[in-house]
Parts: sequence; structure tokens; C-alpha cells
Amino acid sequence: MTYKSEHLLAQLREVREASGTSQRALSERTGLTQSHISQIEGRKLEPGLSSFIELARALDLEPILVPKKLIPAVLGIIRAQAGPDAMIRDGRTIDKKLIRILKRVRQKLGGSADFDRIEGSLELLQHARLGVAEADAYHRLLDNLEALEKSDQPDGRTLHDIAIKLQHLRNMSAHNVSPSPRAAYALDDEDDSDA
Amino acid sequence: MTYKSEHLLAQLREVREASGTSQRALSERTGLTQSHISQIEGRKLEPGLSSFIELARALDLEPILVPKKLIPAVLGIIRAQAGPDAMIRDGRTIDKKLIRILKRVRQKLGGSADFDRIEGSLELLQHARLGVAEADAYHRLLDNLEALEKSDQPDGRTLHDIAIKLQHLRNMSAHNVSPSPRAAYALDDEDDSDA
DNA sequence: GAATGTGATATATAATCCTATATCGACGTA
DNA sequence: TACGTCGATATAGGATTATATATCACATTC
Repeated sequence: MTYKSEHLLAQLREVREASGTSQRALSERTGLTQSHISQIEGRKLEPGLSSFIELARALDLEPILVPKKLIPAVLGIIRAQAGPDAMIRDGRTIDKKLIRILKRVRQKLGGSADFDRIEGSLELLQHARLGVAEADAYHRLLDNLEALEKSDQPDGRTLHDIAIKLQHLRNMSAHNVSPSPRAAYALDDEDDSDA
Repeated sequence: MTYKSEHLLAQLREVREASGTSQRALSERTGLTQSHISQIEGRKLEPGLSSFIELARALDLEPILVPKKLIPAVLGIIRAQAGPDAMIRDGRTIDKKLIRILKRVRQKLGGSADFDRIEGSLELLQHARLGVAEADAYHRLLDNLEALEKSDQPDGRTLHDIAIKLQHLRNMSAHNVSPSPRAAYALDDEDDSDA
């Protein structure tokens, strides 16, 4: 209906998905219903202010009013510390999905130097704080990897390409690693044992 | 009803009043009705997100989502550049009210060195950016001036006191004058001619 | 297949939001 | 003082819309 809230609502969805929380999980945290969240994200509905605040806070965001003149400065801070669309770290479901994909690829193409390079780069990138452009590239590479995994005739050359680009991305953001101490997972500790 | 939006809504009202815009004027700018704005400000109603955005933007504010960790840094910027409660500049109705008060005082007490000092200080202060404490002092002095104007037996000594304190405040914020070039009014250009 | 978890879809209820009117104070005039 | 007007905010009434309950379709895993 209205286009004014577009950006804010899009941001909510992005952060939710990036943090790997489902609409139901968010529903439990906020008290809103999953149906409601679905309609809000799908622009079928404009939330009330209180619903919006509730959603934001559950996603570790705080809605504030900023004088327009200061918007560039404030956005600068936010982008510098953690890109708004680049909240890759702390992902839970995404991590699992990534692990699944890697397993599949390894099954199909077998281990290789490229595969090892991909694993290493991803492990480091999971803990890095990426800028917007970098996060975009990261996601595109993950998509490529997923496509490769689902492909009928997986290609070793595209795997090599992905490996190169991921390593490049890793090097780009190597100086900007988050201090989060936890290893969280080892890219291998899935319950089943097909390694 | 909900307490979550308390702060944001209070901020809207503060900025509106500080900027000297009436609910009706804001209504024309936003497309919302004056009734609606009244209910929102009086907490009889929780606005929809789009209504909230509309109001904020009409008041030169932008609602954004900030990661909670960055809130202190962002608030730091905002407070440093322009206190949220200290948006005195660009006042219109407040200016008129001030002009009225000054005229009355001059009628009652007659022109004097103190009166001239007050006029001069106020003219400068209208264009200054004040910190929170300074803005508070400023408003208290205006209240004193208004009380003096309404008093049965106006006192020359309190006028002198106000003049001194206003000038002090003026000196305190002299280095921090906004670059707004327009004079806007001359503290004297009311339509009628009783000067 | 069953089971689980994902987001999306109807419908009743409760709320927002608008139209119109009321209240209150300040100001001017007779 | 009393009356009228003006500008401000606050208050009733119905149209429209958000929200909750319940259910749905779809994908993935066992």
C-alpha cells in the first residue's frame, strides 16, 4: 500500500533471514502471530508502530529518530561497524544450510584442493564482518555453490572459480575479523557421519 | 496502551512543539488529520507505522533501525550535533509568542538598557544550537519573562536578572551559532504597529 | 509413506483513521 | 463585563484496516 515503510520492512526481513530465525521463532519472541509476520513481510499489511518496534527489538535492532542532516553520519557508523545487510555472523540456520551444501558438493565432486580452499575461506568468512558489497558477493558465491550442488553435471571448473573468488573475498576482509571467540562449529560436526 | 512507543511519540511531540508547528500545520504537511495527531500525541491511540513515518519526516526526522550495540555511538553523534530536546531554531509560532511577550514587557516597563540587552540576546539565541542544559535554561528564562509580563507588579530587578542570565547564555553559545543565513524576522515585524 | 518445519491464506475481532463537532484560551470591540 | 472570533487541542461517530485464530500448501528429512 504505502511505499514509505518499504525500506524498514525490507530491513527487518533481511535481518531475520540473515540471523537464521524463522517467522515462527520470531513470533514466539515477539508475541505477534506468524501469520501477522508473514503478511507484514509480504507487504500485504502495514504493521502498527508497536508491532514494528516489537519485531525490531526481537532482532536486536532499535528504531530511533534521527535528524535528517545527521543521517549520513549515522549511516556511516552503522556501515563501518556492521553493514545493515551484512549481518552474516551469528547465523544459525544459514550455517547448517552451508554445511549441508558443502557435504553434497564433496559427495559429488570428491575432495580436492579447491574444495579445501573453499572450506577454509568459508570458515573464516563466517566470522568476518563484511561490508555491503562484500556481503553481496558472498551471498552470490553461496548461491553459485548451491546451484553447483543441485546441478546434474557438476563442473570442476566452476568449483575452481568459486574457490578463487571466495579466497579473494576472504583476503579482502581478513583485516576486519570479528573478535567473537567461539568457534561455534567446525564446518564438519553434523550429527551423521558421512565424512 | 503499550509503553514501547512512549519515547518515540514523546519525541515527536517535543520536536513539533519546539519547532513551533501546530497540529493543524503538521496535519496539512502529512495528510493525516489534526484529530489523528492529537490522539497519537495524547496516547489515546497507537499510530500505524506509515503514520509514524509520515509524522517523523514532516518534522525533519528519519526513523531508522540501529543495531543495539551501536545505539550509544549513534546517540552520541546526535547529542553532540544537536540536542534532541534542543531544537529551538526554526521556531515560528514560538517566535511569535516571544515577540508578543517582549512587546508586553516593553509596554509595562518601558524601554531600558536591560530590555535592549534581552532583545539582542534573544535574537542571537534564536539562531544558536543549544545543548540540553542550555536549552533548559533558555526555556526557564522565557518562562520567567512570561511570568514577569503577566505579573501585576512587574519588577525591574527581575528584568535585570533575566537580562544578565540571557546574555550569559548567549555568550556561552556564541561559538556555536548555526550557519542559517536568513534573518526570518526582526523581533519587531508584527503586523500591527504599537511599537 | 509419516513427520517436521517453512511461509502463505481465510475469517472474526479489535483497532486505527477520518469526518465532524466540541472545548478551551487569547484577543479585540461595544 | 459581555459577546464574537480566531487558533489551538481534544472528543464522539462510522468506514477502513490491522491483528489473532485456524488452516492451508509446500518442501525437506526420516
